[in-house]
Amino acid sequence: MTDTLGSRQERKQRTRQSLLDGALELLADRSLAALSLREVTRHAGIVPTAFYRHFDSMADLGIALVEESMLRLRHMVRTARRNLGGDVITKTVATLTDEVLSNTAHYRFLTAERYGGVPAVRSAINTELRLFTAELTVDLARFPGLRDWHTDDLRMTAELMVNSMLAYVMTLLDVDVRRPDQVAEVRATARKQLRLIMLGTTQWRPSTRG
Amino acid sequence: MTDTLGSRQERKQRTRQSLLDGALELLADRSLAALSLREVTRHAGIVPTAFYRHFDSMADLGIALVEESMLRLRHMVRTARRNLGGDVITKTVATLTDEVLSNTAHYRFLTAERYGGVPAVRSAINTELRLFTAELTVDLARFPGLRDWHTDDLRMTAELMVNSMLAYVMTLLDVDVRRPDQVAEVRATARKQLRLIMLGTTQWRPSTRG
DNA sequence: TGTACATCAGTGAACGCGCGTTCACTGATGTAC
DNA sequence: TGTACATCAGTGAACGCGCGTTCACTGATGTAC
Repeated sequence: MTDTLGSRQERKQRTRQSLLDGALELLADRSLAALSLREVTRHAGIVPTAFYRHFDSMADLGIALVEESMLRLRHMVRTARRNLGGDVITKTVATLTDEVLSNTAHYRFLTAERYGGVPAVRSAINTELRLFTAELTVDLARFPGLRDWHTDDLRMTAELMVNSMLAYVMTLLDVDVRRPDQVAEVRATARKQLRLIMLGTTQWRPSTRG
Repeated sequence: MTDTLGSRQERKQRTRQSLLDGALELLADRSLAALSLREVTRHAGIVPTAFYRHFDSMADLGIALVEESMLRLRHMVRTARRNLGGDVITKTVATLTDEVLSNTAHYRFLTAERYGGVPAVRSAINTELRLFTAELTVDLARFPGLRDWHTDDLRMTAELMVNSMLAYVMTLLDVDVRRPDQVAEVRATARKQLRLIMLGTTQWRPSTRG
């Protein structure tokens, strides 16, 4: 090994990252369950056995990808939360659209593996999404008009919003990005759907049971 | 072959069906991309090469499973449409819940492969779901209060409902069915979410643009 | 600064295994006369 | 009803291939003195 510059630790970290990046790239048209360890190492330019210096298994690598992807998502939300003035819905959908289109691989991975075939990865994604929904629930509680809502109803609403936006993400990823008209169309639909949900909350009677 | 009774054609049909049934059973904890042709034939009690008498490839079998699953879904909706009087939302969620819980394998397959790794299957599911949403759009157009809506807005609403109900199906499939309290909880949330959407439609201004 | 030793990321050969697909076949069922 | 031939669902041997994982190794980097 006369790789490049950096300490041994730094070079190890770099190899680990190229395993993650390569795997994500290969996952563009495949599911994790259909991706082999050998393919990932070949793509990263190391020998198959060296994989084990970085991950216990492909599922382990998958979980690392979940963490990496969810970090992006959280970071986006934190940024979005900072400049919310004006039309919240339009801004939210715009931020989400930009984020997804500039990190398609991560979001394709998240949405595909959410109900995919590797139990440990699936479970990691759903745990993270539950935390994410909980954060949105807290955000919603601060909205005028929702301040006196039951937590249950807030959570139900947050869940509906998260699921709708994830459905939007999936649709967006299937659209041909070279067709801006199609992007605009699914984007308009996403905005309308959020608007419809918000309109629903103005009519919600907290006493309504199930 | 001294199988059992029936014409040659009938016995062929029976083998085909046992390939489909066996595959669906094996897909309980795996994605289609991770299921091998040999496994399916082994489970159906035939030799691997005989597979090709029935399907061109595993993707082809997957598409047959999509058709079978979507038939169930359509049949359920047709039944539900017939006795709609009373609380439409409660009845709809009840029918859907019963249907999903008594055909878990089909619905697990549909939801998992919708964004799964086999392009042809994924595309077949999305085509079917688009038709399904179009049917719901027509149903919605007949609702009092929605009669003068634009088709675009009706489609947007139908899509939101279908996506929410599919998210419910996925959640329901992950719940331990021996915990009736948990089933009741996710079911109540599904009902509330549909109710919230319906309440939103009462406030929707058709002039609202995206 | 120089030396001796420890660490450890990456190597390369080897393994046994299940895979999809080919091919020529068998023998029960179906059909024509 | 009986015979001769065609059809075709399922068989079984064989193939080459990529897979995950084991193991003993190498040699550059890091550390102790």
